[in-house]
Amino acid sequence: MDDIDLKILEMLRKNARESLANIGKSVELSAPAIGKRVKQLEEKGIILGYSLKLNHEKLGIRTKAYIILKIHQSSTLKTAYNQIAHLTEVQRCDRITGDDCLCILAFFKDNKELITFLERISQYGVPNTSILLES
Amino acid sequence: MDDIDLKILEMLRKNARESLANIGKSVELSAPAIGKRVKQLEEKGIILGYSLKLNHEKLGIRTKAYIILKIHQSSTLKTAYNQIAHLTEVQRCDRITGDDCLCILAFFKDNKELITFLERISQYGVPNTSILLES
DNA sequence: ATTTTTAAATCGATGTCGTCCATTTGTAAT
DNA sequence: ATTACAAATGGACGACATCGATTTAAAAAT
Repeated sequence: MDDIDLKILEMLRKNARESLANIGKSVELSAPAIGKRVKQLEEKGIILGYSLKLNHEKLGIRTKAYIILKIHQSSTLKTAYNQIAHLTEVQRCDRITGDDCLCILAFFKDNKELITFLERISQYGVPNTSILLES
Repeated sequence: MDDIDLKILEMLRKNARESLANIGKSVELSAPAIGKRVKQLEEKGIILGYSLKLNHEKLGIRTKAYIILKIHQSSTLKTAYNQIAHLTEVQRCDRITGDDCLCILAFFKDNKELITFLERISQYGVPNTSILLES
């Protein structure tokens, strides 16, 4: 990891489909050199993958919510986490300090979907929901 | 927006550097056809860009925190939002329901950086911090 | 100080990829 | 049936990614 690697990451963060040739021009290195560096960044696990920035509203998302889930004594945090983190609506799921809590960020088409979601996760704990108004 | 577009988005979400030719094979369409569809998805603003999934820990991030910022009466939510959302440490910044609050997700190299950040945003409101333990 | 070793870059070659244009196909409307 | 329009195909061409061989450069060892 040197300054050139950082520059590569910065450029790919801005546009993950940027060509290696173009990146090469910016850092004054040949395309194969960039290719090898990127491959190494992947192998080291620094680059985990390449993804999309989407306009969720245009895909029908009308409700986004943070849900703090206070886990029941009867349930374990780990199982709750594993079950919830992979649900399609969930964008982030983090264990946080304080009481045994999960902080869940999830996107929904409508409020009905949100309610269904809340009912589903209620088996693991008590949800406290905040709707996102502006992002 | 049809099923093919959805499939394209799904494939690019998994790997934004996937070649148009490969996507074409999956949906049984030619590469130029995929190229045009992707371009349209960009022009419609559905695809906002292509980005990186990074392992932040391997880049020196040791502290991640959610910070609920209860905005002062003296400060306006809008100015606070605009100032804070663009700080380098900030990953997400959302206005949420309830009191005049911002929910900030931010990453830090160490706790010292977190403290500096909290001091900086204290001019806009009262921060309430939860550290992320597991993601 | 010289040699050896290693990592990393360049160069040239090759196959793949993305994009352009002209043409074709398919669908909906009159 | 004719027209009109949107979208896909196919071929061509320039750009791109990747491979192997070679060169360069810096660090390690003698």
